[in-house]
Amino acid sequence: MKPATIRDVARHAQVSVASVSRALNGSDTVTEETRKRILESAEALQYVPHSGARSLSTSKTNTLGIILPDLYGEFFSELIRGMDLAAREHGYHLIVSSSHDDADGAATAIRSMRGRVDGLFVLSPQIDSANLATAMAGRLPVVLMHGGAGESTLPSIVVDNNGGAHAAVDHLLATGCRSIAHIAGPAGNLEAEARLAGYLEAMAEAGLEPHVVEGDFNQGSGHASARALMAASRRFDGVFCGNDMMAIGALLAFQEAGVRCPEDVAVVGFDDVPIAALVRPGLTTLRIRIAETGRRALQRLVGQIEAAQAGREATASSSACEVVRPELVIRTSTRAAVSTTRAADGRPSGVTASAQGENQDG
Amino acid sequence: MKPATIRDVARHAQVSVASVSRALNGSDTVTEETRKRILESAEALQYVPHSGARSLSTSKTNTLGIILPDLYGEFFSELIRGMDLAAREHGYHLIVSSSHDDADGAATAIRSMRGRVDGLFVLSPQIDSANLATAMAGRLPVVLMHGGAGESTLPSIVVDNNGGAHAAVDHLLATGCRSIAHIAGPAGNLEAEARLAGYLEAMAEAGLEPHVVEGDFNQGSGHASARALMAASRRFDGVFCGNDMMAIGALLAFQEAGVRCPEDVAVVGFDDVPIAALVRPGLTTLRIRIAETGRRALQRLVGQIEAAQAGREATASSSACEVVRPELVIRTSTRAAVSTTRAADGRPSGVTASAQGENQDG
DNA sequence: GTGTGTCATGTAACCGATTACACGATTTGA
DNA sequence: TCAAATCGTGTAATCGGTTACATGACACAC
Repeated sequence: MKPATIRDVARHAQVSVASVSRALNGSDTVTEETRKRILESAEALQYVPHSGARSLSTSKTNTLGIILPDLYGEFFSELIRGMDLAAREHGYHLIVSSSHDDADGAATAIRSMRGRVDGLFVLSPQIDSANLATAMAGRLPVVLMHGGAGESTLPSIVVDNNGGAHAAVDHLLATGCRSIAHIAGPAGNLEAEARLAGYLEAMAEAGLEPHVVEGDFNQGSGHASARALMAASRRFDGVFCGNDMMAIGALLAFQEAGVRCPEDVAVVGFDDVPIAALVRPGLTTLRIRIAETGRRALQRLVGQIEAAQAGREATASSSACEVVRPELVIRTSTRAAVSTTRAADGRPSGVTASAQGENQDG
Repeated sequence: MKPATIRDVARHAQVSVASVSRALNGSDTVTEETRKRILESAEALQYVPHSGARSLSTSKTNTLGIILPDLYGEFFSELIRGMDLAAREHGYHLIVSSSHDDADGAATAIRSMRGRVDGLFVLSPQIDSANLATAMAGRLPVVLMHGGAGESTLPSIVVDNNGGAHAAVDHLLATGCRSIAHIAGPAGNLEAEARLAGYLEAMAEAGLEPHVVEGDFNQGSGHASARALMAASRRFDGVFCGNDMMAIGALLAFQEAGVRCPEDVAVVGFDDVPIAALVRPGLTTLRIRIAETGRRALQRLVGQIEAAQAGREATASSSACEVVRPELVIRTSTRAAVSTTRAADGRPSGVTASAQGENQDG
């Protein structure tokens, strides 16, 4: 039995298709009485509007696409959560396409979404803007959400990786560290590179010699890099890691080697993944409010779409790059700030002291 | 500038719309030469077929929907990953709708997807089948993926929570535990209830007295429940937790209380979330191959859709319930099997010994 | 040369919604 | 009392594809 169409409903309610359409959508002008009859008929026939037909005549799909890279389990499910909640409020659906580990794959995914979405989120830390522009040539509204997107002229939301790295180094300095090493993320990953750059700048500002070993954002490489640091002749009393997973690997390596944290070496991560609060010592890190960021990104994109509909050109604000500032979460993998600064200037703004026993959804 | 339509392409290539359609889709019968000309025109005009129009005439959307509950960050991103990869192979897109914490919300989400998807995955540990059937009354192909779905007549893929719980208890018994407690998940959650039931059965089979405290699947409740266990007069030498997060909370509580694991108390979790391999001691748990399960679910749904298209009725196999068996992963939160069994019968099938330093994507 | 079969291509109906416009009924104002 | 405005409803064009069927070209056989 084929699904009911708007004509079936019209016949059943003894009205025209126009009235049915009006009754079901915005209530242009339909008598309360006929509307009631139509709704009853629709209910009786279990009528569901055909979204394809609708999008054909309105040239709107009420659907947004998300292009995701391959990595980062927790990060993305949280992001999608935030986006989806906001999307529902605005009457949009979300199409995801995940696991694009290279620019080509992402470009293909973008193409395959053209024609079925009203707008697109692109999270692809590797894709270069030129490539993207090519894939996009259809004037689909887009919001970029990958590191370094600020350089592009497209609207974007980015994490202030550089500033976060600064904050990490500053915190280590404030707690008395003087020889701070950095376990960097993979070369070519824009997020990793921004964090590295922030580290180098902060060290330079402090007049300290930087000390970098490379990792790949995985826990195993954090472990290996920490061992490499210990094996080297150079002393260090603090480590800033490119992300939390590497920091956790480093914590384990120190623990195995009998190096105490934070007494001998203080450790700072980046991202505040749920595990960070659960390991011992609790990992001091930079928190990104992921779901909220997703929500903001969605509102941004919807704003663009509506502007485009209204025929307006992109306004200055809509093409701007919005920055999400990570927030330092102090746990026990770093010491308390040394006494000289503690009394005088208090905590820098945006800093959260986090208890050991905090809960995380399972 | 409006996007090009098939008629624009036809005009540009000096052929009819039918030829364009044929050239772009299955190659019914078009001269190699005209096909080439058409493809060039399409390229030149940056033609993208309007998916709405296509789905209107073919009554296919090439899109599948996923209804997700609110919980379980890592679990779902991994599941979607597996599904998405398989979906791309089959030429489908994925629409997600997350964060449905009650049956009503899920039913609403299902309704809002009708008409825009060819099939649906429903993961909603709380939704009851009657409610679902109501929401579904449109004969949309569905695959259920929540605990207890086996009771329904709809096709489903479920985790063998009961069997997994059995395996956990058996493992604890094999390693010498005799007083095994269970920290249960929230009442009303079908997964939690199946795990509890499996625990109770296994204990009864072993002739042991069960000992249950309730948790809510979060890490904090595992911590609290472990403290409650220690405060009670009753002795215990093993704990099977309803999921990994609660197990990790329990591990911390024991550690804080000076109770050694696994020497004093052995702990087993469920799910094998990435953290499980990273905490110390490494958590023995039941692994679910999430991405692979997602892939299988997708193939299942696509099979159903194709069968429905071909006019066939649901075959016996298509409405069956497929079971995913969790796999015991032994880490250091439990002892090695006691010597009497160790030499003789080796490891039970499906058991994986996991090294401490294993990597996880960050 | 005519009939027939094959094959590439074109014509036009259709999918199911939205919506501009038309229409008739009723109300309103002079 | 009649013109104009208002309002609910209907008619039909339209969106952009797909595809059944028609058409016309050409090859081959008789």
